[in-house]
Amino acid sequence: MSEPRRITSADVARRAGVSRATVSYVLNATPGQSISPATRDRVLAAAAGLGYAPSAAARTLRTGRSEVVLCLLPDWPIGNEVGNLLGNLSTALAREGFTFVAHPGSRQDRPIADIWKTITPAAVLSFTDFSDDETEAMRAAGVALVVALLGRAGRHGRELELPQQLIGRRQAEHLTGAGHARLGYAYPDDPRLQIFAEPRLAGVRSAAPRRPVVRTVALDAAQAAAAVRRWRADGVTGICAYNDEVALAVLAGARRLGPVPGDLAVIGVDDIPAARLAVPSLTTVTTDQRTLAAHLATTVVAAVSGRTAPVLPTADLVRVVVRESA
Amino acid sequence: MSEPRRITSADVARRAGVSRATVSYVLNATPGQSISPATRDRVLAAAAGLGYAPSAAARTLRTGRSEVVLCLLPDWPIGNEVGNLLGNLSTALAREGFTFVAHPGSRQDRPIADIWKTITPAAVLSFTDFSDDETEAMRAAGVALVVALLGRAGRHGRELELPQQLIGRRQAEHLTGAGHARLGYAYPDDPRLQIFAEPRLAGVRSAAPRRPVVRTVALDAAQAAAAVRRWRADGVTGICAYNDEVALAVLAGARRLGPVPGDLAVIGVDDIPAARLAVPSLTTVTTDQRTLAAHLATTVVAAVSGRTAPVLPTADLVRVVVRESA
DNA sequence: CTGTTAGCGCATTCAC
DNA sequence: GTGAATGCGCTAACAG
Repeated sequence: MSEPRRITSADVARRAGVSRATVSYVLNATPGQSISPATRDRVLAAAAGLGYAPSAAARTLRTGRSEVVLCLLPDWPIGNEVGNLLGNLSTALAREGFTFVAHPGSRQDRPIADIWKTITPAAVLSFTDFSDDETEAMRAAGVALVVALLGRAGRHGRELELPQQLIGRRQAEHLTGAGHARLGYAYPDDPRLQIFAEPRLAGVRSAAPRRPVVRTVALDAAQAAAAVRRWRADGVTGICAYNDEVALAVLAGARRLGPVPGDLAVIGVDDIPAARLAVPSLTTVTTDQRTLAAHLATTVVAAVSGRTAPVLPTADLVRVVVRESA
Repeated sequence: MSEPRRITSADVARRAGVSRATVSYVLNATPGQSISPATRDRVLAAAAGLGYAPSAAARTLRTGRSEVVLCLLPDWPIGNEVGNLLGNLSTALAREGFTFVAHPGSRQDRPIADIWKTITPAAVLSFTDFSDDETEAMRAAGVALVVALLGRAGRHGRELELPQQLIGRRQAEHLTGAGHARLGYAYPDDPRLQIFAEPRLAGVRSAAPRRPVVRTVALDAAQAAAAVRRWRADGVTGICAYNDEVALAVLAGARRLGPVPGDLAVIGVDDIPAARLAVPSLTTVTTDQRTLAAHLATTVVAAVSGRTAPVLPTADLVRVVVRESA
């Protein structure tokens, strides 16, 4: 039982009766090469017949770049929506010939350099900022595109910033449209979520008639009740919650103070399954992850191939799902 | 502004005044080579001074295998718990020198061969089964370990089977211990979840005094209400739900028929944030993902290096979180 | 013992 | 259309 030797481009060349260079040109459809259709077909047939697949490692070694797009996941638990986005992104990038992989785990575990050095990706995406040194190092190592989807203002990238703002804006618009003049914002307890919370809050601010009253709400009914009590004292009647879980906490808190929905409207984000099962069922906003993912994919592909990126179509990107809570 | 050339082992060799072979031997601590401490230190110092990092691509090309462990994610939305498991797995494998990456996206998008061929992983993990051809192809291509975490009986792997069974067992034990003689099982609506649901249900069966009454429950209060009505007619008083979301649906359904918890006990799985915020708050079971991930990591490392894998410590792996619903 | 030479793994691409 | 160099690290064989 001998090791079944790998099929290389040399095998294809031999079988097609041409040189390895020709094989490479044909299979990569290299522009500026004149190869007769007959030869082309012979090579293609030989490759197909042998089941040839180029060695990714050799190609990466030679070109200095793989066809992999690496996404560094944040160290906080990713929810269903992010998972959904990654799936759509993977599909969209696959159509463009890229392989999408995600690396979970905090940056504390391991310097991120260790990770991209073992992958040699064409592009690296991250939810949070890179340091200047990191960005520089990746660029130097041949990574074509480095994008922080969210992060400090004034930086390149931040492709998720606008959609996140849109989320807050829609929440505020919905409550304002329902007659709530004084809004509150239920900020998440976990500091790691700040990077998502800030743009969402900014969106709420941009659409609220008056400055919303921000309070941190832990995922705990008793603590949430305290926040609700103070909001009521402030004259707040509508709450935009960071996400559905925080919204459920607000509702749980309100319930401790009396019947719900009562006089307090609450709107969440994500439309998790529990949202429609809650009492009252939760009004929330959802993002069209497929469109967003497609845009992200196009942006990556454009950048890697040196073209300019398109503009994100924001119409209908974020939709309100109206239920009982607001 | 010239391209900052990559630092190679030749640079290190030059700086240390030795051959490239020596550099390789020192840096890899190759056994069976005798190199004087002085030379060793010079090489190490040179490598550190230059900030040398070996080219993963070249190493992969030469050895035929990378230090990457690839996990193929299922096409159904991965929840928080799976995300958590992946994070822990990543951390655990990092300690062993492996880089963990996950590939989201359904197998329909793209043959899985495309994926592992571009990564050349040391091991491939998947939640679902591989076909025999796929397994064979990967083996032939040098993937040291191929594991389906769940799947058809009688196959190798299935490292998650036991923990999943344990989940069901604990649920049943809890309800039985509370005096419920007749149990129901709330099966998920999504057929893609079957692969998790089956071992969980098997666990429930193994611990229930009588055969549990299985009913599919969609994430919808009205449909769940119908299921609850029939369970009641069957004399069922305790429901083991596939997960917390299904459990919330059961509670929502029960609420349509009268006050809850009333006479129906419900226990979920996962302890999602919404579980403690629900009314009544949801009793559920959680898995110690850190322990599980550590075991998985050890198994992978053992297999890749040809050692034998340890046994999963099942004591305390799954814990019941007691709240109001059961 | 210490360390070197030389060839390999595989695809890409320049110069002819 | 082709020959040959190139990217980088590993390792068997071998010389002091």
